[in-house]
Amino acid sequence: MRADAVRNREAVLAAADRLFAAATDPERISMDDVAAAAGVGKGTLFRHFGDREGLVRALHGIRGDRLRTTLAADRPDGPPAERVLHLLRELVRFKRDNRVLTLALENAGNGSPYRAESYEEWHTLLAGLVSEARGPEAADYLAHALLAAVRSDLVEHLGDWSDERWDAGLTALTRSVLRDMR
Amino acid sequence: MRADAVRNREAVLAAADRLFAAATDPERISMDDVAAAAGVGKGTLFRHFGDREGLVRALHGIRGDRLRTTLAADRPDGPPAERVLHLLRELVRFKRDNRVLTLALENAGNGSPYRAESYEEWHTLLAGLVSEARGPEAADYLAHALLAAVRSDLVEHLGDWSDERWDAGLTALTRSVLRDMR
DNA sequence: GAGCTTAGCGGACCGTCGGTCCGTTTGTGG
DNA sequence: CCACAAACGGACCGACGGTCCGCTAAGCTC
Repeated sequence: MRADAVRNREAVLAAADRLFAAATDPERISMDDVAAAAGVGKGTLFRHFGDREGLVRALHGIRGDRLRTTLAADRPDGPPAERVLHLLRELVRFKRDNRVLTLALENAGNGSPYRAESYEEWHTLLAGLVSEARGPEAADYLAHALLAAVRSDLVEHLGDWSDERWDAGLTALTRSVLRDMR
Repeated sequence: MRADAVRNREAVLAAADRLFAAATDPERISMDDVAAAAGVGKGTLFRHFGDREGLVRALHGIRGDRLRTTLAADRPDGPPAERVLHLLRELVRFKRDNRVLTLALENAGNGSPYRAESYEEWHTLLAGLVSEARGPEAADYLAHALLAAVRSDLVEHLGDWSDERWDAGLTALTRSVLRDMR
């Protein structure tokens, strides 16, 4: 990979990250804006990331790594319910901290949330925990339901909820769903 | 209201309904398409419905009325859990029957699912039932979570699930969440 | 039924956006 | 240092949502 290519790629990511962090509405950030902010031509932008979604995915991937790191760092070893609750809490925190970016990712249209690489990952993890807690029956769907309960636009809709309120909600949901009822 | 205005409004709704019913991707239906299919000028289209979202909302409203009627017709009088399950089942059925239209409504961007008039309605109803079943604590959030579990793009994502599989999932979720744990 | 008023019409037009194309520049291996 | 390909960048394109305004005809008045 040529040196300038690397440099430009980095510049684009940095600029885009800055723009998404500062914006209030993902749709207000055009690809031209990103290119301009990165001091790069539009062609370069599209050659590196394919299309808008590609760029957003790349950004999300980077931020997501930090989340995964955080999560790996202090993973609670308690019962499944505790681990699920912990994960959901972190997901909500992540989506609040990266509002515009996650909105851009999950609202790109055409079932976009489900096309993110990370979705599969969280879903598998959750399904396992659910299964561990209450048996395999419907664990798959319940994992989807849990993830749906922390979707970025719901987080957005409940914008001004305090941490406590979120916590109460997530706790109630998790405990309910993960309670063994076999 | 002038006669031709009424006629045109009707023509647009009919044409749009037809188009949405036939399409596989909401984004492939442009406002020009709708106007052309209705045999009407674009200006007329926008004067009647304001913008794209207005049109989709109008359509959804009409279809939604049928759903409400269905729901009012055979409402089960059992315990809250049964009533919630019934509602969720019907919502899923509705979203499968009106795939493209509900996708258009819920994917219009900017938290669109939460801006539909009907959302508030279902949420209030569910929150009441949840509260009745397990007390007011977090009932609000749990109702949101239940609705998130039947969001149109999740339904879409799980596209080929059989009725039985959906039923198992919804049953598990509903029973879990509505179980009194006070 | 004629005439007048105005609600309603329609389609040319506009700005924006995602994405492409291609002539030009620039990094790099030999 | 040269040659050549890789990378660049911005003019360009087609599509789309939405607006504007000159024209049409609906419907009221007398």
